[in-house]
Amino acid sequence: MISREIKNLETEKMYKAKDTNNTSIRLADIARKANVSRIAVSKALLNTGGNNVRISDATREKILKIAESMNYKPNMAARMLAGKKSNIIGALIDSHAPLCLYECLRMIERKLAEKGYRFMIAQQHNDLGGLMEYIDDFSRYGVEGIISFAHDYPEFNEQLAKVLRSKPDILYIGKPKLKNCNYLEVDVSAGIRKIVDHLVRKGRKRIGIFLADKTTRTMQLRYQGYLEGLKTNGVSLDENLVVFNNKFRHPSMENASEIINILVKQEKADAIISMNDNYAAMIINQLKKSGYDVPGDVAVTGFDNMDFSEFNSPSITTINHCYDALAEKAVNILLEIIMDNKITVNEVIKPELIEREST
Amino acid sequence: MISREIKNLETEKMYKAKDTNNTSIRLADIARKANVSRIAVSKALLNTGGNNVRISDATREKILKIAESMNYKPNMAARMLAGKKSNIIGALIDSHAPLCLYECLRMIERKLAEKGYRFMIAQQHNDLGGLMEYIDDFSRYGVEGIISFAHDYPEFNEQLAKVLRSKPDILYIGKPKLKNCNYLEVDVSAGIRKIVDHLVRKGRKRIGIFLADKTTRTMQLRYQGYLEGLKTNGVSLDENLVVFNNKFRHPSMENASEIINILVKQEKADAIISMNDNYAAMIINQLKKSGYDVPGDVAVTGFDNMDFSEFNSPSITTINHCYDALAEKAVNILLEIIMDNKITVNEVIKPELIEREST
DNA sequence: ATGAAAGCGCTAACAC
DNA sequence: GTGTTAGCGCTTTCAT
Repeated sequence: MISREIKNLETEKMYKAKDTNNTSIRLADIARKANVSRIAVSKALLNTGGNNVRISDATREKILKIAESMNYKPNMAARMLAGKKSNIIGALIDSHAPLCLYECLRMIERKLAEKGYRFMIAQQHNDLGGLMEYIDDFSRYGVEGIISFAHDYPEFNEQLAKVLRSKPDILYIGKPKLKNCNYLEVDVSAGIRKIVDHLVRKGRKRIGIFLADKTTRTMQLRYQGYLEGLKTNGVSLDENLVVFNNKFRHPSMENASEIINILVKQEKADAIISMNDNYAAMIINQLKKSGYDVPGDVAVTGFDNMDFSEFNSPSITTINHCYDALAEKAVNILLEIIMDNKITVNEVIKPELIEREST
Repeated sequence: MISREIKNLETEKMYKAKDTNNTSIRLADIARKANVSRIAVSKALLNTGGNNVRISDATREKILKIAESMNYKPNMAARMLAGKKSNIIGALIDSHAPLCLYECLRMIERKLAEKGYRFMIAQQHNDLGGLMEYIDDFSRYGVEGIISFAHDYPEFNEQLAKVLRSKPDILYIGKPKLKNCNYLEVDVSAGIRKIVDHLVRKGRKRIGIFLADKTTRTMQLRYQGYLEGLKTNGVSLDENLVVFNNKFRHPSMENASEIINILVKQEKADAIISMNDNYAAMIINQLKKSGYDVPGDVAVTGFDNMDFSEFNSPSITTINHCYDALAEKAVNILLEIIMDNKITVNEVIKPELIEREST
């Protein structure tokens, strides 16, 4: 009796809703048109409803056809609210990151799309509060997992632990200052070692390097790779060939000149290891303007393998990040973590040396 | 009587739910803890509930404090389901687009974030079906508006109209083959005119141009700008100085050589208008290798103002897209459209010439 | 100023 | 096989 009343009420309201709400087709609309229950439609379209809900092939056919004709689009908010997955993955990016990082993001989006996920991005710069807010925000939207590219700041230490315990799961790209988390890292150190090996092989005796600071991990890894590279090649460290300066973080012609002054003019370096391809190109051009031959007098290496590095003159010897491999692994690992959140994954990708004319 | 029963049932279930569902704090949890109704909480936190819902300052204070302490994060799915905005904006990008486009996307994300919106991206390439599927998908997720960068294909003609009538609203970047839609466009034509003006001013007599095809809009605009530029400068068109070839779509050294062979060696061009900075850099370097002086023998211009264009040697005269202006306008316009969907906006951004050494 | 009740669109458990 | 019912977390209208 009660149920009957409620049902009538419901039906009435449904019709009313249909009239006012001119936007989208609902499951119930299809059910009504197909003259079946909503569960049947749900089952036919999305195979939900548990195992004891079955429908005949004929019914399924009919429902599918009608849904198609009505251009039915399930409402994700409703599905999520009813406990289903959102199929959204989020990315946190440093808004000052070099553009080449977006090459990686683009690939990540592609991989995710293949697996039926949507991709949400958020950017910030050196702001732990902001980072945590974004993570909260992602969680509000039901984001299932996060790929972070925005945590390599000296200031981000164990406070990050607060972030760690949060849902959704996070895969950090580049090891964060944090115990017991999932991360995937490009072995920057190995990249620099390969460069040192290569330069030594080419007969360079005074290999210089410049770095922005000792506090961010990517810089530390470069320095470490440099030291290890020298060591395995039996070259002793000359500290004058290592220049640290925070302002080098942002490439500029002035910086390039300063680096040349110190390393080449003053310290007589015959090779310069640049922290990225932009710097390499600038240094090469400044050297040429100052009458040096590259690689005759000074060899120069880059890092990132940007588009232009291939057609610079001379073309630039550099390290390829293997972003496609990174993207593929990142997506696979993150999805694994989401499925079975007990696992902890720490993986490393070896980048490769690309030999070109600048060495 | 009935309502009483239902209420008891509800309360019981709520507690049960709280025990099983260990994930997130709900509005009701705060209400219970603060010993107020859910509406009061809703009002305090989000100022919802209409005008006839009021709470005392003391109550508000108390609620806010408790929400804070419990780290309450409203569930967007529930809010959306209850009819609120999603605050999500989507972008459609061509997965083969040059990386510099992501510079623009990054800015768009920043602007959107400032206004409290989240950003979802989807990529595809030359696939109208795919494009429409993404739009449907965005709509499933409650995306409020879409910025499209992925519609400039010769194949995408009036079929796009099907897309037009869809919700969410779409702002096209670059005029689509579609009547009566919202678009924002960089005036590529004006950019090329500025280049022609500049080259003529520099005394160039035989200005060559190469283009990929006559069917995509960006190419048509370039060609149009070239013709207009010649006309206003009183230079008559020599069709041999215009080279169309579909394969030029993807920059390569071979293409650069071919272009030099045709335009410089064969047609004796003293200036080459490249379709982007990548090509310009390649052509400059190939010219130098073949013994030409740039800009002495041949001037070369680019388009896009990439990072490296400034420190190439010679640095590259190019056109700056003004992506920041584009991003700002795109966001403002889209949000306007969302608010009042009756408006139709067609705006154009004038790019600027950047004079450097290559001319 | 607060409470009660219904509903957003969908899923799931259970009864028939 | 199909129908019934309750509930996800939130908002809103109406009543008090």
